[in-house]
Amino acid sequence: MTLALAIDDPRQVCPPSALARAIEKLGVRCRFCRDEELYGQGDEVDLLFRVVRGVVRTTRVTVDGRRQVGAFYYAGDIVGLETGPQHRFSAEALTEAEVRVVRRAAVRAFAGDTELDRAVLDATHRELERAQDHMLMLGLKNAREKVAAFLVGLAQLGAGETFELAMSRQDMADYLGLTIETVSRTLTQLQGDSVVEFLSLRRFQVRKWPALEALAA
Amino acid sequence: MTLALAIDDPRQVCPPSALARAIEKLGVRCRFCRDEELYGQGDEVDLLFRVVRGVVRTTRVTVDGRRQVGAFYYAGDIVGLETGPQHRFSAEALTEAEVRVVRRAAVRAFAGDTELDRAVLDATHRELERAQDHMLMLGLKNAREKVAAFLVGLAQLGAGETFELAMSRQDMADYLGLTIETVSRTLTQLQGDSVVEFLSLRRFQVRKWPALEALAA
DNA sequence: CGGTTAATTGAACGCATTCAACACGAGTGG
DNA sequence: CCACTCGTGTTGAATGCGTTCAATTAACCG
Repeated sequence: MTLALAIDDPRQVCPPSALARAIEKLGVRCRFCRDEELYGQGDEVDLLFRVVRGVVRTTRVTVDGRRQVGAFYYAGDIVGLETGPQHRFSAEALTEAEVRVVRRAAVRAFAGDTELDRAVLDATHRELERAQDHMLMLGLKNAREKVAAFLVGLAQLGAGETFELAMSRQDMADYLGLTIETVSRTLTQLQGDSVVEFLSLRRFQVRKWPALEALAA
Repeated sequence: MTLALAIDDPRQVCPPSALARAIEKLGVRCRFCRDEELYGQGDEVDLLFRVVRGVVRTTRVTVDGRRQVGAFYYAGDIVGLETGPQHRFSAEALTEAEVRVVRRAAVRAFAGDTELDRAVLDATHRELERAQDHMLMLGLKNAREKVAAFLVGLAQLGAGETFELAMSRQDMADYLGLTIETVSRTLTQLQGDSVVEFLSLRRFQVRKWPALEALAA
């Protein structure tokens, strides 16, 4: 069963949780195309998703148009764990994506199932940890450090020599709390210092791991 | 019973949760003096706290000395809900404070108690929401907006005409992702625009609510 | 191929930081 | 009662990082 999980979770961070299994069992397979919304901010909280293939991002836009990307979700990740009656972020497919969808009510029907409750709590805890890390990044790091940390994060998701950027520069910028120009400049700068090398716009490899990780710290 | 809660929770946001009641029943009353640690970052996660009186802050410091304040906790709030085997933030009493402490194991002994599980999940969700709001603030707002939002938050905690700043300028700065000088300058600026007025260093009142809330948005 | 969007680069600006000096208040002791 | 000190907060001037606005280049797709 760890094998089955490893297939759709390249990072293998998530143990085969009861929640994942419940979604697998109760949920429906569903496909979203690029930029399609899983749910919008303000929507009633009703569904729970598990990414099977592709990437999902959560975003929040303010009245005056500023946008913050909350997180990126990859195969195996759970999306839609927000609290409250309505979503505070929206979720969109970054790439074409395949997900498992389940109604919260269906999960709730298993309330009392200690293992499942525990799994939901664990998933929520992971989400909290994610938000806290993001918070630290936004509060403490400068542009170089933000971008470096982001690349390290991407590299940890992937395997092999080269790594993929599933998201646009704009998504990166909105995630990091920078402008697209600053992201771009920082990337060329890192490349100029031979810390990383871009093989194409969306694919890179790391030339100097120690330097990159020192920056990301 | 709502009355009993209202007494030690000025905001009255928390319903009388099963978790709060469990801590009340199982926990020991405990006093901390100013700047004393409830727990340190890296400490084993073992205890759960509920603030009875005073204010608690969580902080994280990086190897190179940068500090981020995670949140401020007031009467009625639960502290120590982090996941993982060890704390990623430390918690200190901001003022002299009184808290209820309970071992996590004691709470866990009630696993299966659906109501309690639910309450822990709710509290964790609130914590997540807090972190997400903080994230948005750090990523999207400029100095004026950050400070304004912070003052609005403080005002919502209090009642009456004047509100108290329990924390130092440094704490504010580290919470907002600014320097102490910028916080100070912004406060004088807001005062110059007659948006707020400081009666003393740690006490203020709002002169123009619409202006303040427009900034905080 | 053009046509369109995404990304990079350049130059000028501005906000927040940095470093330094000064003000204020509380506590202490002459 | 005043002088002194120490911690905390405010103010000033200069710097710099990231933004803004504009122009250019590169990638993508019919």
